[in-house]
Amino acid sequence: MRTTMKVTVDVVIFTIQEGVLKVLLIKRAIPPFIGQPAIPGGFVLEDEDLDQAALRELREEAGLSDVYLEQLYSFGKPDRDPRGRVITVAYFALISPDRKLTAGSDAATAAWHPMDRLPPLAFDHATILKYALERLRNKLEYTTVGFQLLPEKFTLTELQAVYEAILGKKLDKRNFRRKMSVLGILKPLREKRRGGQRPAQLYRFVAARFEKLKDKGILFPF
Amino acid sequence: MRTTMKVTVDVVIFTIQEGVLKVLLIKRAIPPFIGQPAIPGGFVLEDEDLDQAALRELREEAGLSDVYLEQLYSFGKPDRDPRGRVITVAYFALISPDRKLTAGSDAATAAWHPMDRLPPLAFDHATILKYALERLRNKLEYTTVGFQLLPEKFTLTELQAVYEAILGKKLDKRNFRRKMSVLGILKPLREKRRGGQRPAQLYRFVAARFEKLKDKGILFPF
DNA sequence: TGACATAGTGTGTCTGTGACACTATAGTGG
DNA sequence: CCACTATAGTGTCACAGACACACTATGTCA
Repeated sequence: MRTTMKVTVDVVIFTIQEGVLKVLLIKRAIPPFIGQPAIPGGFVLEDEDLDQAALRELREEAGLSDVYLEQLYSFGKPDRDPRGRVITVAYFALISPDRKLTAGSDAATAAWHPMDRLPPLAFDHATILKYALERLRNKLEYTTVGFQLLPEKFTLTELQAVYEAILGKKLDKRNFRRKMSVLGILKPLREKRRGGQRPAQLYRFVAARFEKLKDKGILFPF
Repeated sequence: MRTTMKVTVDVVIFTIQEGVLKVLLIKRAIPPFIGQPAIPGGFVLEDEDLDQAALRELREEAGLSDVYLEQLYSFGKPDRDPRGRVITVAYFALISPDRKLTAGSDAATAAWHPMDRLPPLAFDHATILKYALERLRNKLEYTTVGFQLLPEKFTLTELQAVYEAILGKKLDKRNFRRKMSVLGILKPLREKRRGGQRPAQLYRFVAARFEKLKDKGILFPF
């Protein structure tokens, strides 16, 4: 009774690169599963909340702070860690592709992997990733998490590409734009993105307007 | 580092009685918070999965088995338990009102409380309950959890009452019936509920048909 | 047997969704 | 400088689901 256990947090970190959804994996430096790719994570310390532990891991393992972070699910099969009884509280984080991974303790071994074509993962991390992807897809439909995967300024085409990458299907350009327009949560800037052919209008996400929609129970249909 | 902690599961058990949503609370028999109402729960044992622990608590504290159970969220503020560091993985369960609580170890002290007018709760259990209610409301809109709160045979009026009790608002009778009818997940039985005035048609939930709807991405709008 | 209580039923309007193709604008290179 | 090219941007129609709304049907009970 009153068995004590170790508790870890594992953080699934998503981003979009070249139009594909990617996840940050580290190469394990210590046993078990040494050399194998894994979701970044670590033990929860004595005096920190779970969320704090996840934020710390983000900072330590990827040099990231100020990111979208949300608790995902807790996993606790007795044999999920060969070292003994370890419960893990999984989180998922979203970062924009313009964020650079700065050197954290294990940053050298951290790399982005496309969500299709994943390598075999340590522990039950494949299960966790599958769960995270499902959650991300669901969240996309009734929240604004999509914006978290873009820089502050973005074009509608870029925004649509994020949705398509995550949902894994093409969306109609006109319908997509109409919905965004109706929601009124995008503010056009006095600026255009040049470099392609025809320059594109840049937008910024206006969180305040979204809060009002939430209160009214209006969701995001895609 | 590698601090060990105690891990508990707490199970928020909902039911509907007399048309109101109720939650099962026990009176704590031991410190801390002795004598105060709390969500039933207990420590996760060395060799059991989190889900198993939640099922065991359901059995031990309320004499219930074979119920709808789902992991809710994990709570881990360092000071949430005065005895020391305790992480809790919260679950929520739904049971039909015809289920009797059989004598478990603490069954004598377990009682149903209406979700409006809750007493002050031990630990951070008020937070957990609030979270559970929110989740239940959301789930109601895109799953069939509503049926878990009714006996196997039920009338449409009873089903509607469940939705109204949880959502906290009146629904239109004709619209409600039309939606259920379109979904085709209810099978009318060759039986009526007598005792009121005009006898009412009894129905049974047909899970198989719902699975097909899920595959097509059809949800539950209310 | 009549009053009462609860069960059960249909329509019209509005709003949101999905399918669909062309014009506008700047860049690039001959 | 002009033609070609690549990407941005724009409107309509048909259909389905959602909501508002009021009366009839059937059994019970006094």
